[in-house]
Amino acid sequence: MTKTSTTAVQDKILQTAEQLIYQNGIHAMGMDLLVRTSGVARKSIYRYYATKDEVAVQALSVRDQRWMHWFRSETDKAPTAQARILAMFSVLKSWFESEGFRGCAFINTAGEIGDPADPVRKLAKAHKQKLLDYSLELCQQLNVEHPEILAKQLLILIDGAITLALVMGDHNAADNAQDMAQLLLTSALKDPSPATRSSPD
Amino acid sequence: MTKTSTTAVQDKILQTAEQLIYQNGIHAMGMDLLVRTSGVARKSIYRYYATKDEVAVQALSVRDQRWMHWFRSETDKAPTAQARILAMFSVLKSWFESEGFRGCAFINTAGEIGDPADPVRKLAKAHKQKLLDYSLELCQQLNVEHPEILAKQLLILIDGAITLALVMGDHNAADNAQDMAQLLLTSALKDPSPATRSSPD
DNA sequence: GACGGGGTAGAACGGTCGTTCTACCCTTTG
DNA sequence: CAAAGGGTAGAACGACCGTTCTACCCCGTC
Repeated sequence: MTKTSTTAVQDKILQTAEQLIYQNGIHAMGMDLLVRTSGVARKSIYRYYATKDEVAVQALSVRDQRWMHWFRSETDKAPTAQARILAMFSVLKSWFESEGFRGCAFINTAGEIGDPADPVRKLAKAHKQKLLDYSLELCQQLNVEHPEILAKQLLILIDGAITLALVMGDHNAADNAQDMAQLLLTSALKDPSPATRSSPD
Repeated sequence: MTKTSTTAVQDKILQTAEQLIYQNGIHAMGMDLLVRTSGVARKSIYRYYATKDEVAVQALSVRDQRWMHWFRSETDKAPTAQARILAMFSVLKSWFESEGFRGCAFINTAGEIGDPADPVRKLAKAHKQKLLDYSLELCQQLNVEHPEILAKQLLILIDGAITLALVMGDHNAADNAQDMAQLLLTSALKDPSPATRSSPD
């Protein structure tokens, strides 16, 4: 959709930028470091991107698409909607345990950038919205009364687990979140009117 | 405990630094800006703190203590342990709606600083541990089988709600988290062996 | 009343930042 | 063969970074 065709040099730039940003944050990605790490000349970078912030936005955009595709394709391996909802947390756990895990790049940048109107902040919000949409997509396949509420609750569990995995280094947070998801499901599927308030937004 | 007596000038430095860090992140707090905003002379800052990082650590330490005290005292207003657990999320919601809310300063810095051995990262971990301890303290007053598991699940709900409030600007996430907490409580109090796995750590 | 400590104001250092520029190299193509 | 475009290497710019330094002020205390 937004996927514009990129040359090999652009790929190298964005790939390196993404890694640098993910490991140490946006501020830590200096142009000097990007040049040295990517092996791409300064002038080539500025040929495609007018400014450093533009590089950052594009790099994070690439990550957004790649991560979402990975997450969906992994969880979609489960047979049923209910199984997929629970599978999300198994997938998260394997992510937590993967090498170089540094939390969610978008939560991180949201913490780093104060201005909510910053392009990078908007990207972060859009990323979480995609995740919420996917969660809702799964919930709507279930016979529950308020799929939107359930979807948002699952997103809270996801982000809570990610945060604990980053800050405390607790990979098992994925299991604890999965248990809560299971409880949510049994409650919502059994009970015709569960103990969740319907907010009028 | 760790509370060392501070002069009025030190208070001014740390208070200003804390605010600058909270609003725009650690990297955005320049010494120049700190001098200009606090009204304290450069030399006075370096009299008490050897380096900028030391200022940051001290400022965040102050915030840690102040926030924890505020959170505890607010939730402790509720009469029973169960009510206090639920009250945590009402307190969170009032925080989300307060002016200048910028998420959890410690989650933010954990996202900003890559090195887990950095003093500021250790502070973030310690902060969440305090919150977990408090949660456990409340859970232990309940007649549940695995208070540690419940406590950690509550922490996931707390951090998930904070993250959604920051990234999506969704203050109602506190309500959704509270509903889940209620469900956890009724499940844990009713059921002698709930659907939570006991991890052997 | 001299002294010293804690304070302010601000210049100055070396380093790094994002950005621009010059100079050269290859490869394609008319 | 000449021209042009995409690439590399790296110097250079002004701005800002954290840090140090000088110079002066104020105010208690021997």
